[in-house]
Amino acid sequence: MAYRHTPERQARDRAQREHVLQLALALVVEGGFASLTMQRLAKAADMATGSLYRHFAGKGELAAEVFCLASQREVEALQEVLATDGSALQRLRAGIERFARRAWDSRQLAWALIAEPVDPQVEEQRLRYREAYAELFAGVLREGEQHGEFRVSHPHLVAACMVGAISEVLVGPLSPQARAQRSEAQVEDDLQQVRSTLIHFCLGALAS
Amino acid sequence: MAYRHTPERQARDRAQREHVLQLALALVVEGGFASLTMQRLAKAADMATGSLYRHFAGKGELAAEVFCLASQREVEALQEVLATDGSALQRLRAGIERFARRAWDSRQLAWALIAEPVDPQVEEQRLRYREAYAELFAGVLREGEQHGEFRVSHPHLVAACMVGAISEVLVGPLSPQARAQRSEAQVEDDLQQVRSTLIHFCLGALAS
DNA sequence: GCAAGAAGTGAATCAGGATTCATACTTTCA
DNA sequence: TGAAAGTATGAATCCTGATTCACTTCTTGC
Repeated sequence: MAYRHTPERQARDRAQREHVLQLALALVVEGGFASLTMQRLAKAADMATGSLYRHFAGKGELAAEVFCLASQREVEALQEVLATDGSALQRLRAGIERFARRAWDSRQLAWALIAEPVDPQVEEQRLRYREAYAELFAGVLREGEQHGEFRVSHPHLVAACMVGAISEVLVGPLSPQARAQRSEAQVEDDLQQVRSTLIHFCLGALAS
Repeated sequence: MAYRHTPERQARDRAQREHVLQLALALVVEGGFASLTMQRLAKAADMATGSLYRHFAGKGELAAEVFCLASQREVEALQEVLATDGSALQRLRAGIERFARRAWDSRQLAWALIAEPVDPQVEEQRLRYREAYAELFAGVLREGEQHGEFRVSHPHLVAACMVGAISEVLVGPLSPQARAQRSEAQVEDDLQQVRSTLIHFCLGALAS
């Protein structure tokens, strides 16, 4: 009879897990999933590689959690703008702009979330979250339809189109190669063009 | 004074290389890039793994070539419909339909080309080809604009949006998981919905 | 037919990370 | 304080394929 799981220890454990997760996220923000290795993470957290396994069953689970952590924020940011007052069209517009803006402002992370080659467990989360973004847009599309703002026959598919269009138009400029070639000033210009194109393209079909 | 590179030998070499490439493509068509390994390919080609290296500098180069081989076909198919007579709008419509149809008809391959996690050398080609599809659409967009059919401020970006929308709306249903869950009949229905949604979505903005 | 030079072979090796585990250290509590 | 039980360590091991290379087998041109 010795050493029970005291509340303090449990709390410390949870805190440490959280801490590790944050550090892992920092690595991904910095260099994408490619730079998230167990050794590097352990070093960053100043612990032994083996200790990581007390908190996570394996690399895949860890990476998937990091992905979710980052994506959840994006979902929430999107949710926030989509839930404001205003017509469905206005809100969609604001949503698209927010999405693009956020991606543009943390390009390495956006690229990691949208397009970096990742292992299957992470890819699975990617699909889930793309679905989640689409569902948010779909919700607003349905509302707009109910209020007679426009007609959409398959909100869910239209929403997927939106997510695809947004991602694709961002991926080119976001990719590490592309980023290496353009100046900061050009990049800001690019965003403006991308933004207005996206708005026209995604919402144009609804107007008609 | 012995063993020169006779024309016959060179021809045989080229033929063998071509043959290996086709077998590699077959593996990818069958099970995606994940199932393209040097050992498996060697076995399929009935040769030693080492011999593959006489034709290809390494796995990456080989995989990239396979990707190009498959993608080139798609580009050509798209080019073909986009080059027919008719208004730009009609041709765009036909292009989108062809793209979706082809993807639907060889789902494993389409998924491998569009969304499967692949190594960097292949990812690079992926970007190039997405660019190529976009350029084809952009060409037609410019023609339509010249003929006064519609206005587009950034044909290249709009084209990227189209490619993104098409890919995304296909990726969901194309992914191995999704495919495992739906019947053949459902799948044909899905295609119809996807197709009409894509047409509306991609061309709707142009009409206005 | 034969020697020189290619091409083919495939088991062994390498590479790069994830994962394990014997060992050492901490915490708990009677 | 000390025994019991948990936690931390990190070098060693494993894993999965790609890649190599010493050796064998063909081709060619005389």
